[in-house]
Amino acid sequence: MSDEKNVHTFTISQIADELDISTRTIRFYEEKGLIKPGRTAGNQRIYTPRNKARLKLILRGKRFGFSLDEISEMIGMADTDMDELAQIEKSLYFGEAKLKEIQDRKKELSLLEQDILATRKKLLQRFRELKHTATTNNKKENM
Amino acid sequence: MSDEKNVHTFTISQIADELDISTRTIRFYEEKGLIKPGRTAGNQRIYTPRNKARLKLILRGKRFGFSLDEISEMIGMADTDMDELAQIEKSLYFGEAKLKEIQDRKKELSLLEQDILATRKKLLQRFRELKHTATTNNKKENM
DNA sequence: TTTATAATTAACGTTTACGTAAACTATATG
DNA sequence: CATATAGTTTACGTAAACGTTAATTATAAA
Repeated sequence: MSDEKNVHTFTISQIADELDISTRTIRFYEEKGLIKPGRTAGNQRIYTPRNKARLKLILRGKRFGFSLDEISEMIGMADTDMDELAQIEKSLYFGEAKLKEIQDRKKELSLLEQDILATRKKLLQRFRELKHTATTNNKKENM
Repeated sequence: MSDEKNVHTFTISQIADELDISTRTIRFYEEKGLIKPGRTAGNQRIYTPRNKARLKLILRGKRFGFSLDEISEMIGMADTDMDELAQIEKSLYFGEAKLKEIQDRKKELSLLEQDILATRKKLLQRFRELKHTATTNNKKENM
């Protein structure tokens, strides 16, 4: 009994189902160098939990409007040569920048929230005006 | 002296400069029904501060990955017939949904932040390892 | 009033992020 | 082992969100 890859792995469709994306999407991310799953003897992709976590991270970035290019800068290209100092320094540098962006987005998120609340307030105001008019008219009609 | 439109207005390129977008983008948003500026006698677009504010709102939504279609649902189509109860109710309904989304995004934003911080930690770890190795090697070489 | 800028419409082009179909191979199952 | 099911590559298709001419008209400046 060798302990070779004892971690349970997943097929592409298992991942797709779980993350609610298409297999095409997963392969597309691989094409772009964002993930790098292993292969079976028969050349089929196998995903480790680590691969899955990375995909989740990518999807999280997407939900914030980051482009795939930005995301790859953010989390680093597929673990190809993550071992050179220069590469690491670059990633660190980018990470800092992205952290700042996230701070900004947090602020903007609040602004957006305020905008929506303000809009809602106006709408409710208008809504009541209209209802009042309608009520008034109804009363007239009922007299 | 009539008080006709005493508010200072802007040309399309003034708006473009100020909001740092292209005139094409502004016209495109108009095509999609998101804004509805006035026109001069010579058929050129004129933007009121209100129009400008609306554009800012659109851009804010964009920064959060909302599509233009979603944004138009969010802030209501160009003030054409914003006066029917049904329309207002729909907008209110959407507003609530979007507020919830914003709550979710706030949470995810923190998660993304944590991910980046975790990545940074690992990178720094690896960084130090490499530097140590380099130092060790140098010491050997210098002996 | 001429002329340099700026704006308008129309239409085709481009990038991103996948969708979809075809032709083929691997794997699972009765 | 036959065959249904799942996975692979290749390649063309597509929607969204503008970019980029081009041809024409307005407006501002000298």
